[in-house]
Amino acid sequence: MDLRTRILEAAAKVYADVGYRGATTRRIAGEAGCNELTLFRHFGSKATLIHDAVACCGPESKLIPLPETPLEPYTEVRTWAWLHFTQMRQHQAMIRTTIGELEEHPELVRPSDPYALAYGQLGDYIRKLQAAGRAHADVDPESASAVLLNTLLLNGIMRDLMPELVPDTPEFHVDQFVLVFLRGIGVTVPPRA
Amino acid sequence: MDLRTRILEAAAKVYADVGYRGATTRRIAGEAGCNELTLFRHFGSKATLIHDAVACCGPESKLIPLPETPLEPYTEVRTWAWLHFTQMRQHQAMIRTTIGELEEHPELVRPSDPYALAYGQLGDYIRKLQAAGRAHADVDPESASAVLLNTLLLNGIMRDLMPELVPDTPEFHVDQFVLVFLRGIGVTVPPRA
DNA sequence: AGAGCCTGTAAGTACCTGCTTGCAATAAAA
DNA sequence: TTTTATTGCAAGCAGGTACTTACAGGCTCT
Repeated sequence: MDLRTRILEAAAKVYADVGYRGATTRRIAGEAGCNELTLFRHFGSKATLIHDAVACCGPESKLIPLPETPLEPYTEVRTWAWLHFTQMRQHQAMIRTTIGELEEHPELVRPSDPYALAYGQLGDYIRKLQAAGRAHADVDPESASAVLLNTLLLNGIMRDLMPELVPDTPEFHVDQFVLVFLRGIGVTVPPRA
Repeated sequence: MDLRTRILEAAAKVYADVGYRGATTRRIAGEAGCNELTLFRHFGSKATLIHDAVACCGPESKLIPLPETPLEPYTEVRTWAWLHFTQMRQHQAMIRTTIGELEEHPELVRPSDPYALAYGQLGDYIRKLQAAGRAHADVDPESASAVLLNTLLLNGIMRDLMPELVPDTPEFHVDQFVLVFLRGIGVTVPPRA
């Protein structure tokens, strides 16, 4: 693999593990298996290195599609939520670190982050359900969207670190979250056992 | 005020602002308005100082009461959620930092943290609603509890830092969250405008 | 007035931090 | 073959880190 991208991935991993201050140039060089000096030759400073690293190795901004016109809300939202949840868990360390450093390093969060898009995406979907008379008209689509996405995100980034607080399987939890969410906005979901 | 508690509060504030590594003893001493040496005379090391600081200046573990027997779920859950939300916002900086440092410093999170208790508390409340036939029996109380609390927590700790993502007022959001949550578990809530 | 305690000042330890300089080795491009 | 670009190695810089030692002043209690 290209040395430059190897450095970027190493920087992203170390940053995700120990944060901006903990990600020393020596440690990143060790993780990348190269000389510390090479970092500065490629990126000039630690700041631009880490900036580039989280920009290119963070959660992908590839949009997860949600149907244009809702047909079967339960299965549609469920698979969409599951894909998001999986992506959140894959980047959980970086998400946690970024939350912790958001106040000091707000520039590390890109305005086009996939989560910002996802909120609007689900909000639009809810609006279409309301227009079709399949969801209560008195719920705010953005707020309801936050209910599902906040629940998924926090569960996804905390479950591995606090297993006693999050005992059940990811599949079960996502199922339950989607169930409560859909009923919450007025979509009738077939009852189960 | 007692110098010792002044130091503890200063340490908690600096830690909440810049994290464990950023909270240098010099900076804490400056914030407390005392000599750096005094920190070591009182606490011996930076580690025990910060540990004591977050233990005594973190979110209070005073339980916010939720009625033993549910009578008016909407108003009861709403005021309970609002009190929790207010507490979360008050400690938002420390919560964010702790999330970011949880992997490196898991000892900073006490098992008796108020949030751990809140999850169980709301779970029990839901169980009682189910037993009384006022909530769907097929939703898992713990999962549903997480839906409301995760939503509140993430909204509370992010709204001030990403105002473009969280445009509405806290009151409106909490209202909407409780509305969606209660309908989600099967509690009928009077419709509004 | 004297004893004990708490605090501040000054200086210094050993180590880590981002970053730089000088020079040699290698390998592809001309 | 010569040139050029990329990398590694060794050493070092100035500043910050947690933490220590030694000494002096002020406070309360007896």
